[in-house]
Amino acid sequence: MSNSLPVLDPVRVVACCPPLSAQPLSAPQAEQIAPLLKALADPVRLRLMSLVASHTGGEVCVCDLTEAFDLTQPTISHHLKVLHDAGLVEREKRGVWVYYRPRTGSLAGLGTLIGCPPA
Amino acid sequence: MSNSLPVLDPVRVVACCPPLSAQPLSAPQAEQIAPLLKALADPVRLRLMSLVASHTGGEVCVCDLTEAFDLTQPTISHHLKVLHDAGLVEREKRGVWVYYRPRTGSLAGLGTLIGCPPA
DNA sequence: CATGCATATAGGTGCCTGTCAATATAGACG
DNA sequence: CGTCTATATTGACAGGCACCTATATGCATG
Repeated sequence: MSNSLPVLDPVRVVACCPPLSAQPLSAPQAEQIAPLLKALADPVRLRLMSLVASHTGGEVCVCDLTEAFDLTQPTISHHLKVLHDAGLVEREKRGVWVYYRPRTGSLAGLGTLIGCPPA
Repeated sequence: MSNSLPVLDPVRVVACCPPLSAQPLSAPQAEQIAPLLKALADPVRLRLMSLVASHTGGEVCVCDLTEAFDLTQPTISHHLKVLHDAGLVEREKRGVWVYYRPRTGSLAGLGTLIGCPPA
């Protein structure tokens, strides 16, 4: 059971759509985008995503992430899996440690879709 | 029971935070922002928000919204309430009809927070 | 090989949520 | 006032989700 099937590529999913306020989203588009937002729509996962995305070096070790929360290790692992299954982060195992990186452009694409301030 | 208590002002909530990838989000910040994403993290509500935000004239009548979905009227009403409680849309009743408008800047703020492509 | 450490998976539990049918509210109009 | 129309509320139910404990996996090292 590979848990790493690339369910959706958020970059591609989002790139196909103009901003929400430009024109009505089609039902199929909404069905593809909503899961990405759902993956972010949890305080813990939002902080995890922010920690991963803002970390200098472009990656974070899981061991550093678990320490940042008052939650059990399996719970953090679960949330990371949700972010990974949504295509928002990449995993790389090196030795005993696992490192997470933001998927390039996934957040930027979502930001553009939701709407950015006038250029 | 007024359902219209301004739970959170998304514009203010989001304006206080730099983009996710700029620095780690604090726990309290994440707790405030996650509900906004949650409100959008449903295919129906995402389309509703897009319909409201993209409509020429700046507002949409509920009667036009219910027709766009294969769902019962109470279900649409429920979803609109969720968007309203999150502070993403405004309501105005005129006669028998109710019109919804996007809250100015709420989507733009969220977009900036999530991350926009490099200027 | 045995032990230890880092991470993931499995399974269970209580709460949240999307949907519907039924009903309420409230404005317009004869 | 009675009726019709537009929208909201209520209550119920099925499915989903966040969290935990317990266990598995997999790498490293003595």
